[in-house]
Amino acid sequence: MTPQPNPERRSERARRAILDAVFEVAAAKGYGKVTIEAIAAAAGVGKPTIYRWWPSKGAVALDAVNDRIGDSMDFPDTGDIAADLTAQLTAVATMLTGDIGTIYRGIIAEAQSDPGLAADLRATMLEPRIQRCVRRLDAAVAAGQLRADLPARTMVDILYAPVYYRILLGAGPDETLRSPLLVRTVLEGLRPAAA
Amino acid sequence: MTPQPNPERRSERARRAILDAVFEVAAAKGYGKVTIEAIAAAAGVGKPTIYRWWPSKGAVALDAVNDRIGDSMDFPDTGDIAADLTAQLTAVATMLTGDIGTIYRGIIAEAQSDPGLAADLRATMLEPRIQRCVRRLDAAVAAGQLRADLPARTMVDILYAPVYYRILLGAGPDETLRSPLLVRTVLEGLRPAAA
Amino acid sequence: MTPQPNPERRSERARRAILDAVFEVAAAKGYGKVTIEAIAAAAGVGKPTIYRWWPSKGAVALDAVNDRIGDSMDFPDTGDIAADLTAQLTAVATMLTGDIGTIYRGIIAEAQSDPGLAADLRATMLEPRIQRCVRRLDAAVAAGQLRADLPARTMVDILYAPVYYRILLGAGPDETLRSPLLVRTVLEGLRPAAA
Amino acid sequence: MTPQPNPERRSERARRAILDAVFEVAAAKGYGKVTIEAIAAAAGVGKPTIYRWWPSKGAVALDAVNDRIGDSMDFPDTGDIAADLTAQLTAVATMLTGDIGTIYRGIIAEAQSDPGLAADLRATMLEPRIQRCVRRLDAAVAAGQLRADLPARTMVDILYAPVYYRILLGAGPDETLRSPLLVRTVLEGLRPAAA
DNA sequence: AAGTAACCGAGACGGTACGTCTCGTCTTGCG
DNA sequence: CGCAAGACGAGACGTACCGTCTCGGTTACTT
Repeated sequence: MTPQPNPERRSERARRAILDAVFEVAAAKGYGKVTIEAIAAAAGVGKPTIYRWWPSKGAVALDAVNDRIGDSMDFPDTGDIAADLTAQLTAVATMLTGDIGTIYRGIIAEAQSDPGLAADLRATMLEPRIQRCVRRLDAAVAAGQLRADLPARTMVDILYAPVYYRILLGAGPDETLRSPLLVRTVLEGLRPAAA
Repeated sequence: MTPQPNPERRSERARRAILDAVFEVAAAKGYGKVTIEAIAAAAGVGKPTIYRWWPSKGAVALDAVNDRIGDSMDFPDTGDIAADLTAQLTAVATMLTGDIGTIYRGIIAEAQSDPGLAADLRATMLEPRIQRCVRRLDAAVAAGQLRADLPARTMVDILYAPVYYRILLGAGPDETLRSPLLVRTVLEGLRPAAA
Repeated sequence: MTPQPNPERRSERARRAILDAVFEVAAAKGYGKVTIEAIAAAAGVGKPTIYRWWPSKGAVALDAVNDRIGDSMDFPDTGDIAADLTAQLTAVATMLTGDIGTIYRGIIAEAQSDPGLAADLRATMLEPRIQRCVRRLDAAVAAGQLRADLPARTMVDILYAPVYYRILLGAGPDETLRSPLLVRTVLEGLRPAAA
Repeated sequence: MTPQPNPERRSERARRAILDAVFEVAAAKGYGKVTIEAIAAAAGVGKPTIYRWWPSKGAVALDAVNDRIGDSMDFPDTGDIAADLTAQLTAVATMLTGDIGTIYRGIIAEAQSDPGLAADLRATMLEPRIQRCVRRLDAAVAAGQLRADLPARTMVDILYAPVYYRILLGAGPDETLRSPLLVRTVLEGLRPAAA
């Protein structure tokens, strides 16, 4: 994140091996066993190589998750805001229920006592996706599908919050399937006043 | 939580000192420095005394928070569901911004990789409060203030999720002050169809 | 050497296992592979247990050697100073050629850059044996077998120095067998002026 | 020592800088801080350049010491063997008490667990000086100043051993000043039988 | 009232992972 | 191709806590 060493000389091989090892170890032993030592061992890499480029385990995991997700979570725009949101939120909920979710929850947990990681989490993971959602919502507002008297960011919060709430505090995956109902309900509060 | 030793012989003095020490250490050094050793040292207690009565640091912290909150977070019922919810959610958000919140976030973090703690968290912290909220919402439904075609628990989720979302992922405390707006907006989606 | 923790609660089992492990590892892999980690692993002991009672690897090794030697290197007194010195020096040279010697040389090497260890080495290993030798030489001086105008400590230096010289810088064990000749020669310079 | 690369293309500038850097680092931080990395940094040289031409830190240090000493420690021959030996041994003891001695002791220490370095040490440092001393002693024997029934090498051992003994195991530099007394005493044992 | 059981404080123990240090090798331009 | 520079795989360092395990000592029931 804040590399003092020369990034041009960085070994791509090592970087890949480290990011992949995060998933390998998490899948094999659970996120609780994801330690810097375990990552280094699984990646066939020395510990200093990890510490050279990342400040903490959470930062590595965050990069690993970002790398794995890539641009795959792009926002759909079919013109139907309800359908698009349902699709997107379902996709997010599904992702957070699998391997990625296990690691992602660990990152959020670690960020509770690591302000730097929390900032990185918001900057690299949340903010870009929030921005894309904001753009989609703005389009919907312009199309008269959503009320205009509410900041788009607030709408995003209301929409995404239940997904995180259930991932972090919920009992099990079955509940996350109610996303469509949630979206529909929340949208009722977001529809234009005239509707 | 599952004490083999005889609870009748338990030292109340030690229990109090331990629960208080959680806050003392968290306030002095941050939750990251709250370790069993630090708690024992601050409480003037041996480590086995802690392990005798609690299975993990998170369990101690959870008891400490529950002990500190007590019944102070009871749900108001003025007849005006919007006012009651706003009051309650603001109270929760305020609490989660102070010392208690620091520890509470740590407990949630720890629960991500400790299913037992997660269960305790839900059973002793969330569920009772959800139940009280559900009762209040049921009354509001009966009074025709809220739509009846949605399970009360789902409404609770939608209402509380943004608070947790901001506490766990938000940028800062200022944002949490928007709770009233959130409640109003969400309630729009929860009003009776006829309204 | 300077134990902060309470020595009364010390585990004799662990102490024994650690001292024995030094020899075990040194015999199996050579003194170069004697690390704190290797000692801990071979002794079935945690690293902190070693660091709790010893300040460095060399200090552990010194204790191990002292423990192994015990009082076995006592000085003989048959009345014949030449025979006694030859016997003693041969015994020392023999000991320093075996397992103990391997470790002992390592300790001396480590002491070159660790003044504390050097002091311990002199205080626990060299000085007591020098004192015993001094006492024997004083008796020989009193018996008129050695010149009286030379401090006994200087005689000790002259007698022992070649043994260490060969152990630390010599080519091989065969040379150390010349001790009797050395003693005889050196003694020529130590005989009473009248002789 | 065993250079695979072409010695003709070797950079004399780098060689000089490396040998000087050994003393520079040792003087500034002590021999304990003399690492290959520190030498390379102080010399403004890449680590591989050192590894290309020397097998270990000790080998570099040995070359540095040999380079520094040069031929300055030549053996005097005034005809008076006692005076010559005293002069020479005092010179050696003095040298081993200064900067060179610090490094030299480190080399001896390292040689305890590095047979190759030990061999180099003997071949390049000890043996030539022993040979010169042997020649001087042989001359003294021929002149009837020393007994003839003892190999000159053994005499060398007896004479030099105390110096090394004190450097490597002694308490402090003050003791090394007694060299003249030592030499005189030892010589008593080396004088011709007829004397 | 004495005996005894169990909790208490204290802290040493066998471990795991930490983050750092140095090693000796490998890789990459520059001259 | 030797060089300066420095990233790399490896692994030991000394530290922090973990959770377990003795230890006396001090209550607080039992008989």
